[in-house]
Amino acid sequence: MVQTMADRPYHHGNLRAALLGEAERTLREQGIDALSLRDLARQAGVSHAAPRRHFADRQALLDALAASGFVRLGDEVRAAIDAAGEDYQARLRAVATTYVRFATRDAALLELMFAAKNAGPGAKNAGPGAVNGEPPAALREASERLFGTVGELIRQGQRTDELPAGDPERLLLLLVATLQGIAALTTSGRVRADQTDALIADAVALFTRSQR
Amino acid sequence: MVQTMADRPYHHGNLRAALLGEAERTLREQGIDALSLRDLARQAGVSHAAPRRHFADRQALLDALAASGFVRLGDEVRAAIDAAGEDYQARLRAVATTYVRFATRDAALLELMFAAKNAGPGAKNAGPGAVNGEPPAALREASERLFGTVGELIRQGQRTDELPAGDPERLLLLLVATLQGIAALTTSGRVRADQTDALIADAVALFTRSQR
DNA sequence: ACCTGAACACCGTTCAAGT
DNA sequence: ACCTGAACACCGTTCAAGT
Repeated sequence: MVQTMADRPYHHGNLRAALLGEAERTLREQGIDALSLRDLARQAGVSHAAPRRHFADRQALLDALAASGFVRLGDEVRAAIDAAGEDYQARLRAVATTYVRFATRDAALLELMFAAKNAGPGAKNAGPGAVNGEPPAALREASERLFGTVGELIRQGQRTDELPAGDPERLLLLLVATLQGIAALTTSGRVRADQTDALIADAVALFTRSQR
Repeated sequence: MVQTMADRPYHHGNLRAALLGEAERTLREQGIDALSLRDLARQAGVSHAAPRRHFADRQALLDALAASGFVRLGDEVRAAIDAAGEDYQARLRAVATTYVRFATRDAALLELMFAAKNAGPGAKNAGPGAVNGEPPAALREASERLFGTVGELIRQGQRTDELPAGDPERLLLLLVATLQGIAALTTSGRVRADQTDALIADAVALFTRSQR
């Protein structure tokens, strides 16, 4: 018998998905500090130990949230590119706008997505078999898909001479860094919402105009 | 009578400074999740309730850490500018390098500095007199000093035509966003340490070359 | 195969009381 | 003016046991 992983109602119905959904909502509405496994279990109507079946620990839940965040952001970015038409600057601006809008709507989630602790060295707990340094696979994959999409747009811009030549990876990192930074400044309140669009336009102009 | 806030040894000696120092070390070595008021009190040899005299709650401690982080980063940036000599690109690169180096050495602290929660709307606790939305004064001040320093460098570059003309505030935000983004990508492991310098050089080139 | 209940070792925060 | 000790209401994590 083949096992499908969706829609197999057992005690709860679909606890994993329910926990993730509720967690994303809590994250958006109340921030990461308000996110507790026990509370999530309570809202789902299960015992506080039940989530353990689906998430090894709190960090695993956070990683799953981050991964699904990358998937969603990637989808939105691809949709924005498609909707932007042929003009290259418009496409670039669409990506930037989508990115920053995501950041303002789901600030805590984006923070989670870019926290992605490498399980830093020097963990102090002397527990047995401390599994350190593992890169969560699903997260990495979802993140790379998004970077791939934007990377493709970069390469397109270089082909048509809208962007400066050079290592596309470096240009990609620089662009993502800029978007990430604008997002961080916006959500930390250092950039007002009504300044964001101007900042995005400046950034896009900087990348494209540096060509002339 | 004027009150000085430093060096007045009481029971502990100088609990506030001791707590901050230990907190900064813990933050750097073990991350924010390992930072607990009770643990700090233990290391300082006082009861778990003693910190309450100096920090209203955990967030107040974090705000103080963030403020002192801005002071230190500001000092380092000013020193780097002074040491960089006359060449404008070199000065800009010095600022960027200092910024990103700070970010890699004190990743958790920088995150704290740019978290600066605005005490988001919709707090759920029904406590009396919920003091929301207050911007921590010392933090804001220290942050603005740093921005002022970099802003001055921007204006200098515009005067000498090394940077594009236009609203210096916007250019400042864009530059800080870029640095902040490079730092975020570096500490999240998406940029390897040996790529950072190239990325900084690219960024500086983008800002200065866009002039030609 | 999935979930419960009790238990353990932690938290932050509060508050009367001490010196 | 600064700190203690007990108390309260939470956590995450573990593990035997249930269905």
